[in-house]
This record gives sequence, structure tokens and C-alpha cells, in this order.
Amino acid sequence: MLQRDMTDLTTQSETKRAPTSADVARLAGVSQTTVSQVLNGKAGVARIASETRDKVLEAARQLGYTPNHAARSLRERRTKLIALILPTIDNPYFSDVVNAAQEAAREAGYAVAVIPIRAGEEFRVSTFLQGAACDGIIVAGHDNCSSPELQILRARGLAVAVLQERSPDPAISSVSVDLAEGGYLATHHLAGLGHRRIGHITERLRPAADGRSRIDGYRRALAEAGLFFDPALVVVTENSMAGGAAGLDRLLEADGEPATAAFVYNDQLAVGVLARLRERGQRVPEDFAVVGFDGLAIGAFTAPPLTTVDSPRGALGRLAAETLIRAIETGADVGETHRLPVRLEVRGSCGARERPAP
Amino acid sequence: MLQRDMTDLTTQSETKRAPTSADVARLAGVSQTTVSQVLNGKAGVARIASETRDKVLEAARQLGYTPNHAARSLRERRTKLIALILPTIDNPYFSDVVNAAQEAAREAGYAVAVIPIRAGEEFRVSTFLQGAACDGIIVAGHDNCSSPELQILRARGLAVAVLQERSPDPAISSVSVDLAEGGYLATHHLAGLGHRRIGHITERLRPAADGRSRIDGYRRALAEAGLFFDPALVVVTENSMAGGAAGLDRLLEADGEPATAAFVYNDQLAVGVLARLRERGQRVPEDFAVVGFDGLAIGAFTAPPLTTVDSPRGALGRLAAETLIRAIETGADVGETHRLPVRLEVRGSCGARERPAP
DNA sequence: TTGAAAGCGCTAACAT
DNA sequence: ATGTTAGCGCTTTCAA
Repeated sequence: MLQRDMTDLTTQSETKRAPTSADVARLAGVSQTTVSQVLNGKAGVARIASETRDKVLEAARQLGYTPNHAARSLRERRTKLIALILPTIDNPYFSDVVNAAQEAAREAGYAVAVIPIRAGEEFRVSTFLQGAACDGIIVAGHDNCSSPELQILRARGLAVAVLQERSPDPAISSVSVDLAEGGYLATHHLAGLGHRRIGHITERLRPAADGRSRIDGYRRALAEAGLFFDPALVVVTENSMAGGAAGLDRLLEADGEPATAAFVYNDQLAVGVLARLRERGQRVPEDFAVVGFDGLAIGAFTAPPLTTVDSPRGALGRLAAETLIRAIETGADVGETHRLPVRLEVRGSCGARERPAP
Repeated sequence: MLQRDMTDLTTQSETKRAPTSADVARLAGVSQTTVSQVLNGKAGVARIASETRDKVLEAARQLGYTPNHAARSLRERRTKLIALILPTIDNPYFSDVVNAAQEAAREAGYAVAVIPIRAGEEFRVSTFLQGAACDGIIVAGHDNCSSPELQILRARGLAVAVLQERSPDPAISSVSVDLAEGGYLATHHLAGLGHRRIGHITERLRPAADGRSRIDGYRRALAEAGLFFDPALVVVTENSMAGGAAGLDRLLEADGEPATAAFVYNDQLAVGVLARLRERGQRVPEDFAVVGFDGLAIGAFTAPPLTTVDSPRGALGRLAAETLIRAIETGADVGETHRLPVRLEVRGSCGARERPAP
């Protein structure tokens, strides 16, 4: 018996149980309700005597009280937390998106947690998304955005916004940059420089149903310049620097008259393309011109610096967060659609054609 | 009254309240207790008739039941969630760390949420970290690791592991790669190539108290090669590619005999260094040699490819997660310390000195 | 083998 | 202006 008690005591002294609002109430000599009202500043609901207020504040401070997240979430049926699902964080593209989303969320009193879910992995792997552990999710990456899990989460009451995709579910908001316009600007620029054989190195070949993907802009610029679309000049490769290098090899080995330029899916791939061109002894832009997409910092440090389509990453992240939070708070069951403009950042990787194609 | 009832009905049909275990129990015609026991597979505690089991499973499936995270966390006093605090996600260095940590965590039944907290921002900004919203945190980044908030979170019962730092609090575990060894390997390699004036471009100048930082290894290699440590050759700059470029300028403008090589804090900075050397018309490695740190993918695609200290990023993330989870589950109040080995990846950015320094 | 009841920490009706 | 009470959804004694 004594043994038992001692054990309990020891355990207790080790187990640093966090102070609860009841502890604060006890110390301040008031009720738990009062503590809640003071700490949540519900001035309109009940006016608190400033003396009482001070007692509570002091007690809370003294105890180092912080409200228990689980208890509050359970009671309020909301967590004030949004999750940002990314396919990977190894592309710095997402850095600005995340920071801006986080800033916008914070302004609205929400925290943001980033959950990387690689393509092909199931959403279910993340227990976090289940059971209303957050109020809404922003989803990036084609595979994640088209996952059927998304609809299930929606049906369960989670607000959902997707990045760079459209969802068949009208309740799912969509925020994107104008990929088609970017593809057009890049290709139009190359055509204007005199290139007639312009390739496209891309991560995947699933044109968006709405004709708003990069390749749609690429084709439009081609047509506008009186150039034929040649499927042999469209190369699908893995989304990585190594993938870009491999893609360039395949492009240069394609049938027909060789390409003298390429519009590349993103800057990460473009870095690989530039490296491989160098290895192959091709001068950029004299022998071959390259335009990337994203506007990453690395583009200013490649050899030569990379012409790219600058994507408004910060605006994208902020808008996504704002849109999602609006959906959460209004409970709206019809989503918003936003498309953001892009601009071409011209650098050294595509100069004027010295000699027209033979 | 009728009005009231209709309203309630309407509200109900709109509000897609997630099914609870009570709903499952009702549908299956059993008690909530039974549902819990079946779904949590507590076979040892109570044997369930397989017929009952099937009824419950079927009801849960039919309703699409998922346990409510908040309720479970509140009851169990644990969330099965760990947070990974990063200063930024714009350095791909963290990508492998995060993926490995996530994988290890999942194996133990934990989810991982990444919370970017930029240097200088307060931990408190993230409401997520407060109120036991997660069971433990892995913290990266000097500023975050040395934040006094960490001790408070510790005191509140959160398990804490820091990456690449040591904490004065013995309860905080530490997992790092051998930075000093990396600094030594890099500098030793350059000295072996005949360089006598080897600079160091770094993000900050706060040598770890335990003498285990990059610069400690740098100094050791210098001494071993019979070279003097010249503070003029150590340049502190911002942690970015642009910072690397600026750092190189400052290094080349330093007093005394000019440096012919540099050991650079990380690959991100090194990319900027290489770009600026190119702009200044310096040939690499003939005129100037560069060694980076981290072993990022980009290093294989720079011009020339970057010699770097390859850091075991995956092992770091995995070990951190494992260590943290061990701390969570044992409730240990004394942390572990781990240090992982590095290796030099020799590529083109430092060849043999053609002409010895005059 | 199963069920009833209590309680995790919080907020919000509804008293007083 | 403040306190009492109930209940969010879950797991877990304890009882049957």
C-alpha cells in the first residue's frame, strides 16, 4: 500500500500534466466559465469586472496556461488549422507558396501544417487528414488533386482547395496561375527569335480538359507563328533535373529536323536541360535556346541565366489560403475559381537566332 | 413548433456531420464500447464474437466512419502526430530529411506535419505547437533550436529533438551529421590539391560550443597542412544563392594574398559562388576551386559539377523521428545524442592546382 | 462477451 | 457579473 502510494507520487511528479482552465479558475478563485470568457475576450457576451479579469490573467500567466487544442477542437468543432498537401518539398517552387499561405492563414487566426504526400501514395496514409484534424486542406500536385479521397474528405465536411487543377466537384475551389498563357509567352518568344523547330519537354502529357495547360499555350503560339505541331518534339520525362537532362537527349534524337529550342515544363527540368546541353557541347543560346517555367531563384544562377515564365507563387499561396478560409467560415458548398497572370522573364538562355534553320 | 422541427431537419441535411462511433453502434445494434473495442482491435482485452465483430465492421464501412481526431486525442492524451519545424523549405536539403522522417514516423503509427518557422519569428506564432496539438517536435535551424520557447514546450511535456544543434537542456535529443568532419574533409582535399589560401564562405559565425561545427574542421585541416588560419578569408553572408555570390566577391576583395579556393557552407551558397566566378571570368577549377556541403542534386548539374560533402539527409531524418518517438513513448527525460558520418563527393569544381601560388 | 457510466478539457446555454 | 451544468466523441474501468 505504501509502496503503491509512493509509486503514484513519483509518477505524478514526473508526469508534468499541463495546467487546465480549471487549474486557472481554482488559483484565481473564479469559475471555469469566467476563465474561458476572460481568455477568449468575449467582451460582448459577458462583461467581466476588470478586477476579476486581472486575477484570471495573472493566474493564467503564473501557471503558464495554454488552452488544450484537442479539447477546444472537440468542443468548437473546428481546429483553426489548415493542411497544405504537397507532392514533395524538393522543388523550391513551393517555398513561396507555403510562406504566403501561412502568412494569410495567420492573419485569419489559422495555423498551417505542410503534409508531403508523394505521387502514388494514398491520402489515407495520413491519419492527420482523417477525423477532422484540420478544417480544410489546400492540395497541390496532379495526383493528389485527382485523388478520389478528396471527394470523401469533402463529403465529410472538410473544405478543399486545389492548386493548378480543376476538380469535377464544384464545392472544391481552384486557384491556379495561367499555365496556358505561360506556355504561349514562352513559345511565342522563341518563335519570335526565329526558331522554327521548338520542342517541349514536359513532366506529363495529360492536357487539362479545359485547354488551360502549358501545352495548350505552346500549341497556340506555334499555330500563330505558322508552325506545325510535331508530336515528335514533345518529350515526356521525369520531374527532376536528371529528368530534364534525359528529356533533352530524347528531344535531340527525335525524328525529323532537329529542334533548336525548347520550352521546358519547369525550371527544375530546365536546369538539367542546360547542364546536358553543356555536356553535349551545344552553346546556349547560339545553338539551342531554352525557356523554363516558375521563375525560381536558381534561374538567375545557371550558365547562362535562364529565361523563364515567372509564376506569382506568393499570390497563389495567399489566394489559396484566403479562398479556403472563406469556404471554411461560410460553409459554402460551391467553390471559387481563380486564375493568376504570369509574365516572361527574359534572361540569357535564348538570344536571337544567329543563323536561320537550314 | 413544426417550423422549428423543419428547420432542424433542413439544418441536419445540410450539415454533413461526420458519423460518430455512437452512430456505428446504433446501426450495428451494439454498444459504443463494443465498437471501440472492435475497431481498435484490442483482442487481448475483450474477446468479441466474430458475428458481432462483422456487424460492427460492416456498419462502420457503410457509414464511412473515421474516429474523430480531437476526441481521441483528448481522451488518450496523445495525438500520434509529430511536428517538424523547419526554418524554410526553400532549401531542397530538407526534402530528404522530411521524407525519411515521415516514413519512419509512419512505421510507428505517427503522422508528420511540417511547420515552417522562419528565423526570427516566434514559435508562439504557431498555435499548433501549443496546447499539446502534437506529441513531439523535431526542430531544425539555429534560431529555432536556440529559442527559449523550446524549453517551455519541453516543460509542458512535449518531446523535443533538435537537428544539427546541441541543447543545454539534457532532455532534448540531438541528431546531427558530423559537420566538423565535413569541414575537415573539404579543406583537407583542397589543401591536398596544393591550395595555400583557402577561404570559407559561411552563413554565420557562431562556432558550436563543442567545437563540432564546419569551421572547426576547416581550421583543423588548415593546421594539419601547415597553413595559417586567416580571419580575412572567412566571409559571413546570407544563406541563399545570392548570398553565395556576394560572399565570393567579398572573399576575393579581402586583404592579403587572394584565396584560390573556398570551402562553402552549403550547396545553395556554392551555386551562387560558381555563378559569380563565371561572371568574373574565373575558370573553375583552374583559377579557383570550390567545395560545397550537403550533396544536393543540383551539385551534379552546375558548371562545373560541384565537389561537395555529402550529408546523410535521409538517415538524419529517420534517426530524428525514431529518437523522438522513443522519447515520446518512454517518457524519458534524458535525451539521446547521435552524430552521423559524412563523405566527400569529388566532382569537377576542384582539380589539381596547375600552378602553385606564387 | 457485452454494456453502462465516467471523464479527458473546453465553451456556451442558461441560471442566478 | 459570475456560476452551474451539459455535452463535444472517444476510450476505459467496472459490472453484469
